Amino acid sequence: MNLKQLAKELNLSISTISKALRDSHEISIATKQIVLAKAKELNYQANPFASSLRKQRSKTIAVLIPEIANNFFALAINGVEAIAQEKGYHVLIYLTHEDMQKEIGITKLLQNGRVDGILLSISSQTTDTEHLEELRKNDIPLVFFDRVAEHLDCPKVTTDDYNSSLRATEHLIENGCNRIAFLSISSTLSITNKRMNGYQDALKKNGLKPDESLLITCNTDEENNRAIIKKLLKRKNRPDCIFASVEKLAISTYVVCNELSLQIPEDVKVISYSNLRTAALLHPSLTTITQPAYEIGHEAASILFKLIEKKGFNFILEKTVLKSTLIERDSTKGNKQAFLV
Amino acid sequence: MNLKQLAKELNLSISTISKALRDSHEISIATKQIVLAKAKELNYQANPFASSLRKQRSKTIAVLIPEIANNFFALAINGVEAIAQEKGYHVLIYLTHEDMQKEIGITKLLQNGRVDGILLSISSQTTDTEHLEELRKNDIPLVFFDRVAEHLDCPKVTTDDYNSSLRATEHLIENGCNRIAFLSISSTLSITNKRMNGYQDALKKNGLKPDESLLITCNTDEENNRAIIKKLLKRKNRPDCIFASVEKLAISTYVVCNELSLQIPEDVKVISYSNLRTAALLHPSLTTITQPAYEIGHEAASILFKLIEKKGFNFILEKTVLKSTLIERDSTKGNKQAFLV
DNA sequence: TATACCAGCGAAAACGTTTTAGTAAAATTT
DNA sequence: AAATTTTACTAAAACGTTTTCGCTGGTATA
Repeated sequence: MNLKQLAKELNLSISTISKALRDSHEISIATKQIVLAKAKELNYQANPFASSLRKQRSKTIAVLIPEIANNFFALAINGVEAIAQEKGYHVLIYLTHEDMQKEIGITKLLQNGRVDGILLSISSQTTDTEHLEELRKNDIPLVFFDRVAEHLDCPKVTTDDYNSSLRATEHLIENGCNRIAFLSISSTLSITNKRMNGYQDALKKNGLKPDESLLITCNTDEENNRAIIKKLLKRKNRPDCIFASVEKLAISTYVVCNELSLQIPEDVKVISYSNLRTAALLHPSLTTITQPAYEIGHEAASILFKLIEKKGFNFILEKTVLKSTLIERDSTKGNKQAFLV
Repeated sequence: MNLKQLAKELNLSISTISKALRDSHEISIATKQIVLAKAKELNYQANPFASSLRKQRSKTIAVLIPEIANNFFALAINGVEAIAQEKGYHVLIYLTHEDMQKEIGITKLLQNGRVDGILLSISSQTTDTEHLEELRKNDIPLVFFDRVAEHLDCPKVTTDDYNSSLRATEHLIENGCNRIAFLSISSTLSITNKRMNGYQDALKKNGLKPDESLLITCNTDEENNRAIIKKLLKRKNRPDCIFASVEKLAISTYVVCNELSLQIPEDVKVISYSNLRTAALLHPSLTTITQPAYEIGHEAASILFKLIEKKGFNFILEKTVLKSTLIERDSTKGNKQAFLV
């Protein structure tokens, strides 16, 4: 069923049908009603490719993320979807699997107008941002969320990584930690840097001197990460706390502690950025810095749609910063409190 | 950059360029090389809408699922994405939020050729499948995964719900349970029925008589579910075990047990279908029936692409059944074993 | 009464591809 | 050498919209 057939049915021209369907003032109300009725009856739906081709708009956005089996990103997508649905937009998902080459490949794919805009969270292995600048050059609306490319002038939606990390570290210090190891999955990621800065400044502020050997860079291979963490926890003067800058490293830490029969929080405390729904049910319950993941996705998508709708006004350079919340649980309980339990 | 411009650059016709780019035998090798080189130089990419319009193919599939912040579905998407990427296909994600009306709306949206095929896991609130039959009528390749519409003749990829549930229930009985409550999120879902049948048959097989009052239907409202579970666990002769047919109900059960200070597994045991990565780290560790979620997505997508590629051969009615694995952990430890610990 | 205007519709171009149906020239066959 | 086929290319139609422009008959304006 297309316009031509509808036109024939109704003895009207294609253009009249088209205009009637989009409620043009050029068409009489009577005609519009007839057309609408027939279109409904015959279950007419405009061909999206013809429309997109003609209008140079896809009504589609892309979400480009490192992985999807990840509570944070899944929740973020949820936020994106909510607003996309509201706007009648479609959502394409692309996964980089933390691989820069894949990220490059996908961004190349998206240069041809398939999407009206892109939401992007950078892969941990991405060291070079030429492919992202190319998107900017081609005037494809682009909004970063969570993991951003600092120097690119695109809107960015993040959380208060520095502050939340500083606050979290102070929480650890308050609970008696003075050898806190900081775990990250990449040394180049924006979130790694900001969180590490917060951590380091908290140490300084509290008279603790940062120890380079406690800054541990893991990667995407879980087995390898567990080995790294195990080595860390087997050091003769092992850290008294592990600050995991991403959730999966906290999980690995728990597993390793189990293997080494280390008690959390007595032998080593653990804190993590995390959106784990089961954080409170872990053994012991995990103290988390929880990002408003849904809201991040929602906000990023809102900004993207602003960019899309006011194309040309690409100078929106908002940096939106949402607040994470520190949820104190047993994994960081100080010794004093622990004895009371 | 489009064919017309490329053609002008090279003093060739549009059709020559088009054919050269798709390696047609009608074009000489020399010309092809020139065209390829120029296309690369000028960073030419075919307009996907023009292509789709002309070829009546979108190179896109849709994944329609109840929710995304759900380990099972996130992993399944991962599997889908792997093969889609391999085939050069794009993946649209749509969420029904367990709402039949949304599901209907989305399926209507997908009738207009936007996608070449659909992967679908039915919403728990879906009672009527007319909208799905409509997809079939319009010859849109459709593959169900996990939550299927039993009576529709589409390929279906599921797990051995009946058997795994039977096996799990026997595991519970072996560990001393004889009043096992069965929790579901919907009474109409295919997985609910099959899992419940497995559960019931295991009871009968072992001389336990099924108790209707232990079949609990929850819904999508977590707060409400906790209330239901709390009421269940406060009964004067409360069940000695909770069999959660989906992950989120197990989590709610854990929360409620905490609130009621019920010890798992001593006071009540818990088992659940789940893809929780932290199942082993919970307090106590959760016995799970774990579905091969990634493989389900991967397999469903493979079948979908078979359908797409051999359009017309829509009589592929494969029912693929993958095996879940029972992972015994502490939450179902029998009293005997518990004493040994 | 002549002029301007407007409401309501249709014709046709345009979006960028793919593909069918050619067409010359070259190569091959008879 | 004539007839046929093959090679390498082009012109143009088609996919289904949207949108610009033009047309007609009628109404308002001067």
